[in-house]
Amino acid sequence: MPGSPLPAYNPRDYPPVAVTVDMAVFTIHDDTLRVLLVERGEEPFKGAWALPGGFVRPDEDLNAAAARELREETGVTEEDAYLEQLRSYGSPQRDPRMRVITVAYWAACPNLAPPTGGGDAARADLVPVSRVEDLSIDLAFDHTEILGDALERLRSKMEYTAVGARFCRPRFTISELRRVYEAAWNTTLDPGNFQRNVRRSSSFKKARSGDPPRGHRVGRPASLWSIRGELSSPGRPLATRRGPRAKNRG
Amino acid sequence: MPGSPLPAYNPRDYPPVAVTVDMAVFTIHDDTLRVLLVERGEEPFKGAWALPGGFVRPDEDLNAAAARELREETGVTEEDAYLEQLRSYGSPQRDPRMRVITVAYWAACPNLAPPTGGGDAARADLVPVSRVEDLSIDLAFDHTEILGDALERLRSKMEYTAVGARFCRPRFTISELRRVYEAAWNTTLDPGNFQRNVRRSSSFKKARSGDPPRGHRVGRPASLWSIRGELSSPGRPLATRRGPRAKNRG
DNA sequence: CCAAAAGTGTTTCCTTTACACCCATGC
DNA sequence: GCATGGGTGTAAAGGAAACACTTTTGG
Repeated sequence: MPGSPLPAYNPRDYPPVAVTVDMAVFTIHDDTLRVLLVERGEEPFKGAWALPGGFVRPDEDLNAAAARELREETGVTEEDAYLEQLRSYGSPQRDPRMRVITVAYWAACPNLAPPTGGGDAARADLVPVSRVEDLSIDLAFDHTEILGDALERLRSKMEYTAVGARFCRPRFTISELRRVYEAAWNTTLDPGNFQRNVRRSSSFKKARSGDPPRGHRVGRPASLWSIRGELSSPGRPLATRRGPRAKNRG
Repeated sequence: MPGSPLPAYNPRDYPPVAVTVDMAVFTIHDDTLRVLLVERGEEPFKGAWALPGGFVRPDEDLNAAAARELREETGVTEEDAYLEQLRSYGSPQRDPRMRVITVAYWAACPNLAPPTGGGDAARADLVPVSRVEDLSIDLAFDHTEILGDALERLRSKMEYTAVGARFCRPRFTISELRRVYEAAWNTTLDPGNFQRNVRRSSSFKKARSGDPPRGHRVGRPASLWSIRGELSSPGRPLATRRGPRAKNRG
């Protein structure tokens, strides 16, 4: 029973709608999962932290707008990061100035450098996500909700894909990757089991070691690994996500 | 290193953007997973099949627009169906008339009646999804891609949540639910194991049988079940999705 | 030699799978 | 009784978790 014969709704007769892209850029720094936040320079929410974002240009695909936004905010290009659409948020009251519908994205970036306030540019910082999750930081607009959804997606996607490796440099050791998982899930993982799972997984391949692993200090040197193929493919889990695990080793 | 000091981009200086909701409404009829399609009455793609959709009104939340669209197209209200946002699609060329960004939704509806062309209204039909998946039907715009993404989400979500039960009436038997899974995944499942998994799952509860299961003809009468609580919670899998399984029982 | 991290082996436990079998009803 | 679908039992196979143990390096 298809719809009532409604008088044609013409969007040009109504107030304009703006479409923006808001982005949660994640990175791992100091063994801590962090997100890039910018301080708002104008009302509304002047002075509050917000996710970076901007308008979708008339000629741009949504993914292109997100990639441009990522590049503008971090200097990181699309190839160096993982970028994925999350979902859209469009409550009529989410921006008091006009109707804004935002398409949220999230990104996983290898070791971003902390911005260290570039001077006249808007203040930006890499904030530990725990500070937002425990509500000690309140984000502008509905960005707390967006960040929560992005975190859930990131953590769950790490379970069945190789996306965690996008937080590492192109060549990485298995324990570097393990520390990524431990930071993102806030847990500790058995090194032996994790080792085996990475080696068994079809998502990784051993790299012919040329450059030695940077930052190696003591112990047997680790072999280097890289991502094989597309990381969307859902292989075996590298580890299973649980509640924070008690540390049970020295 | 936050962005270049760009000249403020003002969306009001540019051609308008329209935001629509397009929806894949799934149901199961004749033990076949089907999707509601409407025939386009005007250019572009006049005469082609398309997903139902419409503009988001100025005062509407995205979810509200999707719920309204569902009600207009099927008469089904939000409580009787499962409705979830999929993601947004916004290629600049996806509609030749103007820039249209669409927020895609999908819905799981209990036994919809086939529309049987209501006369003057636009033609609509419940089409087996296999007809789109094997490309014997080509959808308008990018709706083939949207439907593919929606199918992937539906099938994967059925694995860990109780969403499959939303294809059944409020009270259902375990084998009715099993036939839903078999239709959606195009496979056969072991009745005994499926039985056990439903009973073990915390997502279902046995209903005090009042009304006998409709359509029962022969064999031991089945008990009736209903959904317990929110079905987003990811419990044990009711079955694991594999490729089409060989029928191995009479 | 010792410390430390990389990497392997092994045991235990739990889940899944296949399938045999019993139960309750209509005819 | 017997056909039919509902529902339970169970043994074998597979995978995950815990942890002991070996390997390879620097000092």
